[in-house]
Amino acid sequence: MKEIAQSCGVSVATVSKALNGKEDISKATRDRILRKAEEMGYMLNASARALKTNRTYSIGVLFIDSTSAGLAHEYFSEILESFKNTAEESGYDITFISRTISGRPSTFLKHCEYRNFDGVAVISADFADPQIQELITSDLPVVTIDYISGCCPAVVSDNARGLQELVHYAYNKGHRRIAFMHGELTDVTKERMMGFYRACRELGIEPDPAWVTESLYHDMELCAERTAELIALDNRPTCIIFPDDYSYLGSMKVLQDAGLRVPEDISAMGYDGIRLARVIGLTTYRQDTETLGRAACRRLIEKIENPEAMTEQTVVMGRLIEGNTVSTIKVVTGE
Amino acid sequence: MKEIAQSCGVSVATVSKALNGKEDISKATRDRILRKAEEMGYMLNASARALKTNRTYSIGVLFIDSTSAGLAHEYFSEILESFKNTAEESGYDITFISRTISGRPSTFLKHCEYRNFDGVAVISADFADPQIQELITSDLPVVTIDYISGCCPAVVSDNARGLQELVHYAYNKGHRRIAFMHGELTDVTKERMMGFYRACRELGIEPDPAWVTESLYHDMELCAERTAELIALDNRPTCIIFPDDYSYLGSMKVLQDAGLRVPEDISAMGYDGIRLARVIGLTTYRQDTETLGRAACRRLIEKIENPEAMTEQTVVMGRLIEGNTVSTIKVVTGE
DNA sequence: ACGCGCAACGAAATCGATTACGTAGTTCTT
DNA sequence: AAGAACTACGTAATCGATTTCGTTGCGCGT
Repeated sequence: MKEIAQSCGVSVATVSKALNGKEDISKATRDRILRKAEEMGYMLNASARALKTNRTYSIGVLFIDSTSAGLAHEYFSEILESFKNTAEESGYDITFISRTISGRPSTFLKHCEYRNFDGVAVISADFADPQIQELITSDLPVVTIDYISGCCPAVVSDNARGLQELVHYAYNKGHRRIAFMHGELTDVTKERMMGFYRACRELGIEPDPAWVTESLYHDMELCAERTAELIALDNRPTCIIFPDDYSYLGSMKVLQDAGLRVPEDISAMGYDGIRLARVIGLTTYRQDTETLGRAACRRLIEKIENPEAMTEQTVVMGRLIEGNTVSTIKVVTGE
Repeated sequence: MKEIAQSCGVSVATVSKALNGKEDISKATRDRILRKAEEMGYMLNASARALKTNRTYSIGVLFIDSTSAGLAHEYFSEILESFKNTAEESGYDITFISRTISGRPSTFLKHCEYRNFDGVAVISADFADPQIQELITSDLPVVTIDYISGCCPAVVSDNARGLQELVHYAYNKGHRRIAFMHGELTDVTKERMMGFYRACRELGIEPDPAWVTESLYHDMELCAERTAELIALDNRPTCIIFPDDYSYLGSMKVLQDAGLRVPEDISAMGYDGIRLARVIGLTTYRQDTETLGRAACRRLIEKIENPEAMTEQTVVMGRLIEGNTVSTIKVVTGE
């Protein structure tokens, strides 16, 4: 900037104003400065600007996953991708949050303070972790995804409704013995269980407790085990709702080995609606990751630009995707 | 820092030295300062430090994917995850590179200069893009993954060997009519084709040109089409190598509809070795994403800390994973 | 001719840290 | 005891931009 100032015969202050499009400058000199800056290949310095303005235009993203898979879940990576694109449009860059500062151990919050993030998004994390609690209850603008903390804006998927729709769908196809294999007991899972039981009540069916079983999200091996248990039951369910699309894949071999064809002998439904599900024709409930990521980013930026704003929460609707893994059963009246 | 200095009765310079563990300070005052800093909840400011030292300890990552899937490929997200972890250990944070600066369009290179990244990693990108060429030929330390540019260190998977191994494996199982459906013609693909043809030469088999066909990576629909074409051939291959594990999934339905069982009627092999492949028992070649990400990060940091260093290239070996999708065929001697 | 208002620009402080260099005090030499 | 050699610390410049608060010059009304 100094060089530009010299070679244009003005002060650095003037250059700064020209570059930032302030009013306080004549069109002639502005053009001169901009042209000069261009031809000198000038690039302003984010650190200096941040130091002075106390704004970095960068957002920290926390993407810790207890199952170690990290970014590997399509659900999360899709949300991240959408979040990233939205942030980009609004002029923010995104950086991963870690527990380290220049190589030595620290806390999430310290790391954010060190980097001066304007805001923070927390996704899919282990919200029981005290460090995460410290982070989301801090003064920084924070948005949480799939978790409602009360103290910061949250964006959540319509988990209860999702399960409700799946159950209704199966019911309408004639199913009465519907099993629900759920993931580990997170808030998301609890929502889904609520949806499941609510739908059952609405429809007047009572699930055998043995049909509601716990697995882990994205754990194909465990899901295979649970599936084996389910189909070994005397009152075997006619339809299984799996924790997610991936899990269903884990069960496929088990079903096949047991001589059960899908959907002729047993029906199956997934959750998430990853690309794969569409290809193999799995009936599932698609979570709208694109909207989730975008909404989360919007909420966060609102919070950044207006910290006093209400900390509302946003529910993003998904939709059922009909495949061919649920059969139509004739309902025997009077049963 | 000023506050600490005041309340400890020393100058800010002394505080800085204490905080950075310089020698030029007595143990007594250092301890006093560190204790004070701790109790005041002091956190040093990355922007100020960066401004002064010209080092940000952050790396830019370029993850553009022509197929729009972005992070959604397990292969890429695994590499990213590993890269991220390695960077973290070494004290670097990672930020996504975009084409925008504070919301207005720009170039990748400009964005990196603006953010003062210490280095840049380019993965899976469309290397034909002039902006990417500009970036990797710039003065910044750059590492490329799965692409060899000559001007910067590169980390690549052993694509040629991977295909070679797959062909040998099939051959040893008795297969002589081996088809290779490859992805779009990138450098990676060319390597794989080389490996394929080399293996055929080594083994003295000559693939029908119709067996070598082009699809797209991760495009299940297109793969399904290509598969249909392959199995409609008069001299149908006995084994198909698919562009990747995902693609194989796309073909499953086609094979099934044609009444072809895997592996009894036709054999199949994938590429990548994603989790899913292991579960469904697909024989495939696993790329070592963990090592790829780690090696890339290491190379980059070496380059950052010693820009004059040789720009070597690193090849990361994968390994064949035996599933149950390749049958054993009795070889008719004299054929 | 005088004063007023406005447009255009500059001087200098500021953000928070780092560091070359200077200085005072202490210990060691011979 | 005088100078050398350290030790421990402070001064002040510096990084690159932003911003406040002037100042200057000019046109215009009366």
